[in-house]
Amino acid sequence: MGGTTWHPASQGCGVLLCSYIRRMVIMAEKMEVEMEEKKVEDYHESQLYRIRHSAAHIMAAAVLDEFPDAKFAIGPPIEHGFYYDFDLPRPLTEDDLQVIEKRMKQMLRQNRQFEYEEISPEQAKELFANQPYKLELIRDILQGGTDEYGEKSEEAPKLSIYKSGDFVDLCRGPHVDSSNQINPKAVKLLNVAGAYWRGDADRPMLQRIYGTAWEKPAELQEYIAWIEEVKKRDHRRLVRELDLISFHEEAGAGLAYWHPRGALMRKTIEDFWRDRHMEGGYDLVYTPHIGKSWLWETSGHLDFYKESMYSPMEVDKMDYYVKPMNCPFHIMIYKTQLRSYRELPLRWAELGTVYRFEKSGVLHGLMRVRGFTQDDAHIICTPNQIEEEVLRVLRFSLAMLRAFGFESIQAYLSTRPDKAAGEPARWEQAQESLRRAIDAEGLTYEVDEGGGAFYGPKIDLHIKDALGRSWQLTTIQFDFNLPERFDMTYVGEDGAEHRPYMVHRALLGSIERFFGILVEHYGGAFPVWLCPEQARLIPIADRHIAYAREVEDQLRQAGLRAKTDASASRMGAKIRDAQLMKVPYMLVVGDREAEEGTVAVRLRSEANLGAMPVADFVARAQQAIHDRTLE
RNA sequence: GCCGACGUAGCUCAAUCGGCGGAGCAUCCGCCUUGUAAGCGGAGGGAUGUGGGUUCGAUUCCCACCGUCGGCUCCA
Repeated sequence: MGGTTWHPASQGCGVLLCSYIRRMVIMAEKMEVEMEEKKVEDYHESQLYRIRHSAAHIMAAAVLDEFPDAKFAIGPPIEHGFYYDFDLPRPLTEDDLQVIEKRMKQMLRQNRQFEYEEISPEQAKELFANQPYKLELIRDILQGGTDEYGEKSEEAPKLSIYKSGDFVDLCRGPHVDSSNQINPKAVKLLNVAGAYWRGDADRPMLQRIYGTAWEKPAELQEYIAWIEEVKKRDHRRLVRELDLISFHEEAGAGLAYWHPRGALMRKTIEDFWRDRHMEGGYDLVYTPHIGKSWLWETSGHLDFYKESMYSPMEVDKMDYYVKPMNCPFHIMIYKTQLRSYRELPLRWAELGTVYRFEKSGVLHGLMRVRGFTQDDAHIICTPNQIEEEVLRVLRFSLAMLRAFGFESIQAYLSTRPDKAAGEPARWEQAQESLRRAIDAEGLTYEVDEGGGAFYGPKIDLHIKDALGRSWQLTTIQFDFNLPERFDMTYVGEDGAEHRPYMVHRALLGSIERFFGILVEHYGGAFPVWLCPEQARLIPIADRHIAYAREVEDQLRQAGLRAKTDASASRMGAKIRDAQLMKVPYMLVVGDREAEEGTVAVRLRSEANLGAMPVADFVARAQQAIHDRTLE
């Protein structure tokens, strides 16, 4: 094994970061440190948690002032703030939010005490007689079911309330002692959104107000700046501005169109992916986009996945379905021959484009689409190959993610749910192999007991982007179901037929979503190797265009993606255009450069490197490409 | 799918109370021949998302649909 660390030089982001990227990395690190600290002291025990929880109560009090008939649901602290769900007689507007925020801040200044009190079930029911949601919570708490946060409560049922001013809420706390511990200048209401009571689509739709609260006003400002940066990096804006991808409502929601620049990046990603797979012992396959109902009946998708599949199309009086997954097709290839244990493991990879019906409300740029390309592969092996295959695929995944600049990786192991297909012994073996692989790679991980799919345990890998947000990319997933359904077998040493193990895995998830994450991670300023245009020749006057084209040609011969800006604009405008397109190298050529056979190199970080021979520039750029750095 | 908001030129946004839809950028055409983030001038560009309704008259008010956004839900 081994050989899965590609280009060790590509550690971190390099030194010549654009200033704003550097700022954001620092901020993300800071937030990460903040998160780590929170973990250490336990966010739930922290003062910040009390502040947010208490701010939620005060907000509810302010809402009650505006809407005396308001019904209250729950109002917990969350990652960067808090929310509270209400049932109100009319929809809230932006103006309402401002009024509520103002009222809330007045209340915060009133030095309201938060007083804890335990009450009897009878008192509780009387106190909240007009609050149906609270009554439901009381009932559930008494039944030892779920608590205010919808989490399972194991403690003996105990009801408590918190009073602040004349506002009383069913709550287990903790809270600040007094509202003067909350700085009104560090509190802000953010937005209103719909939310189902207890997240259940069959229950009433409530109005949720999101707010944020911090210990110091400066932290609030920092958080607002972070939100601004998130907006600035929104891939939906950037893919348009950088002329990478578009969507067309007339032609269908959730379907991405790759423009030449985006397509070039995609090709770069896919070429890299294929090359690494070939090196890594995978074989490539291609399979059709549609399949007859037999295939989906056999796989079981028509039973349990139909709501995500598009309606069938009739061909020769038979139903054909567009594929939502590639696995059944790979299995068809497997079954073309009698397989021997000697040819296992088989590792078949495909950039397979699938279509899944997603409800209109969940579509979101490239992150959630209706047609996408999975970087899929299936590993088919014998029981005693499991251990090595799992470790191998995990290492491969980590190398892949790191190659794209994601260094912070967290693993999640999901184990056998109550209802599961396949023999428990196989589950056990599979889970252990996953666990040992994670340990062998020294990853920290969390276990989601019973969180696996019914057909097998899995490892998910989440990365953290430059803004400190985490995204699930890789999934490595055992399947004990499909080999049974398709009756996959191999002939063992003993001459008898055996059932192989099958592992699905996608490393990047889908090319579309991964691309969106890359765009946001780098804010559109990609590492040089991924840039659709790596260098732009900027002739100062028209008489320099010929030399610029000559250099452009040399760069192309050297394998660089270069273009000449022969527009009528002035140099300053050309530089501005190139900056906005985040081209890493701007090569200014005028009389001096043409004379000396050089290029004046400007980086998008705004560093001006001065003139250098073309060959020197090529060497520099090739180094950056090889190292996969930003420059 | 559900709740709410939104939809005006390729992009970002104007348009008073329901009274002849504008600007900047971009595009095109000229002039300028430029040394590190926007040179100057001119022109073209719109069924105001789609379909109905109210009205003498609808970008504006009402309804439905499509799409987008903030969430919820779902996620083999």
